[in-house]
Amino acid sequence: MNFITDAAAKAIKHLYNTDIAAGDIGLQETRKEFEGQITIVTFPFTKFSKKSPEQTGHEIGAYLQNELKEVAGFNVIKGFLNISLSDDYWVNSLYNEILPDDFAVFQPNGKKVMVEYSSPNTNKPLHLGHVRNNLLGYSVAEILAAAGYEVIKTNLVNDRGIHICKSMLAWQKFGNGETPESSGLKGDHLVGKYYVLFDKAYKSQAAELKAAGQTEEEAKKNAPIIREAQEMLQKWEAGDKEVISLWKTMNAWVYAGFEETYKRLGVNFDKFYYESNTYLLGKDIVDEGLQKGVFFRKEDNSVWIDLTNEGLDQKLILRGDGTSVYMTQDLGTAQLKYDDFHMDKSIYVVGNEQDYHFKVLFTILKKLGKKWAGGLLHLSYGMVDLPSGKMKSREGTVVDADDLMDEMEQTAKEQTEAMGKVDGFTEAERLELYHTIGMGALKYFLLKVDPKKRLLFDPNESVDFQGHTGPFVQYTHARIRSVLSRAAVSSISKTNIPAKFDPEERDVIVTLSKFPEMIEQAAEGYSPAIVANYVYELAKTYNKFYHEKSILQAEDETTKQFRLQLSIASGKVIKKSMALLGIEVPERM
RNA sequence: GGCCCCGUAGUUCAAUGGAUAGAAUAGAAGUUUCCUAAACUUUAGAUAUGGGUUCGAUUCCCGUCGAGGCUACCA
Repeated sequence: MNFITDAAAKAIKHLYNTDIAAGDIGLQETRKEFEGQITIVTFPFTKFSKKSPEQTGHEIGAYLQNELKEVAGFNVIKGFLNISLSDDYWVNSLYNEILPDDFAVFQPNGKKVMVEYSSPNTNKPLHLGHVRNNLLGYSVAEILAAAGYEVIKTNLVNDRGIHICKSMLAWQKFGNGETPESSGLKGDHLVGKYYVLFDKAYKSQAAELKAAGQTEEEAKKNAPIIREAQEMLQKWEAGDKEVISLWKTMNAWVYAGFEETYKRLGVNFDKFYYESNTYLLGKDIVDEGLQKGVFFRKEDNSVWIDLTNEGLDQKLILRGDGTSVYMTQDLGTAQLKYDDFHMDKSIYVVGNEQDYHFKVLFTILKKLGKKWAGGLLHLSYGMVDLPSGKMKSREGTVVDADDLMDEMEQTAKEQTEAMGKVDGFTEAERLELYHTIGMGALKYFLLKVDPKKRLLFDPNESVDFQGHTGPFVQYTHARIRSVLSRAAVSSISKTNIPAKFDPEERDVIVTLSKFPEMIEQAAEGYSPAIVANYVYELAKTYNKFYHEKSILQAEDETTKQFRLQLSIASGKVIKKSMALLGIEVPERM
């Protein structure tokens, strides 16, 4: 649609002798009740046209119609210039944009982007919050790839630290040598079980000490089990053989569990980073910062940066005893990632509770003069809350990812069977279908919401399968497939397509033609929600169209051709956009 | 206290500063001779509040109220 804004800018230059950037001219879809497909709002131009909005619209419209063969006509209502594009234009966009195999895939733009997401802790299984993170990260990576970037998906695994020791210690104490094999539990769930057990034991010990007269703070510090965990962490850092061996064993259990969950979710990674390898990084950056005078040292030898000029606080970079903090490590890891890949952009998919941390991180890197720091972006998303409040792994009040996926598939099974949809299916086909539908419902449910908004999830109300949902879109696609197979057409040749479009169908085609723009827009804003909401609108339009046409004009030859054409186009858009979101589309359901 | 984010139908979500604020669910009433009713049709229902900016504000700015987050020598 750039050609319209370009021409409109020229029109304004020609008519009113005013320079205006084509990008500043807003296009929007014409509302259904008016004639035309594309609308330019002319109110802003009246400042320099010195004419009424209507007259300005007429003048620009006449210019466009005269200059552009694609513009078939226009009408003006108040400050709205509604443009009708020619049938040729729509036919061409069908051939040139939608039917080619590389539909909605942009040429490589030569830029590299890293998307870091998931970033689990190895002391507990994944929960619903991680699911949102994983789906956002994965779909953003796919959207960027479709928009022409070379994408590197990374996962920074938090595999060390006091919380890992807690699970390990509890397993040593209460585990009796339990393994995933002996217990039949998935590895990550087994380890998570001991993390919860630790917390229980810790709480009861702290309560005892408190009853014995200690303050709450003292009790929390002095509980024997937390001391033991701290000792274990020190042993780990010292490379103690026994501790390291236990750590490796339990982490291996967790990784096996994660792999299963990732696979089921349909996400993957190109590169793993482990904090056990990166937690000592960043000290050279501290030296660099001190040398450049960006950081300063306090009397107790700790290192700080003063960001009060940026509206932030003073922030600790290195402890007085020379050990790292979170920030030290992240500074080092950022440098490591850049050295490994030299990417133009790097996106961190991390919850909004860490907004402050990333603001500080990016500011520091810029102050250090890292030229790549400008490409860093925190894709911040809202927490997933339950009606009862925040999820807490320690207290076991979480919606577990594996359980959730089980439930989704179970619901898909029940509803599908109740509708008698799978009578001719083999057992394997059924299972695959339940998985596709269940996961489609879950993914769509999480992705259609603006990432930055907090998301409320009620476990007692199952995720909808009807209405504005993944299964609805999947169903639309399946129905289109069905049309195509009955018509025995797998592709469409130019001669089959009538040159004329009925206005009603044209409305649909207008929508279709916008899809590549949507991808660019989504890539720019890193928002799967844009793609998701769009494809739903499309599916709905198709359904309405299908009902009206099939009932009223089933025998009309022209209409059949339109329908077929529309089916191919919308089936393609739906399939493509679902793929971008990481949602599978079934051939039939 | 300081900083950040968010307040839209009963509920869950939409709306680059543009036309009559859209959907879906839940509610009410209908539609299976049709390429598959996971669908379709009809109906009722919302911008927290007070100012400001402008041709025009859900959107931008300021205040108030409300919810959440951050404000660790945890990660």
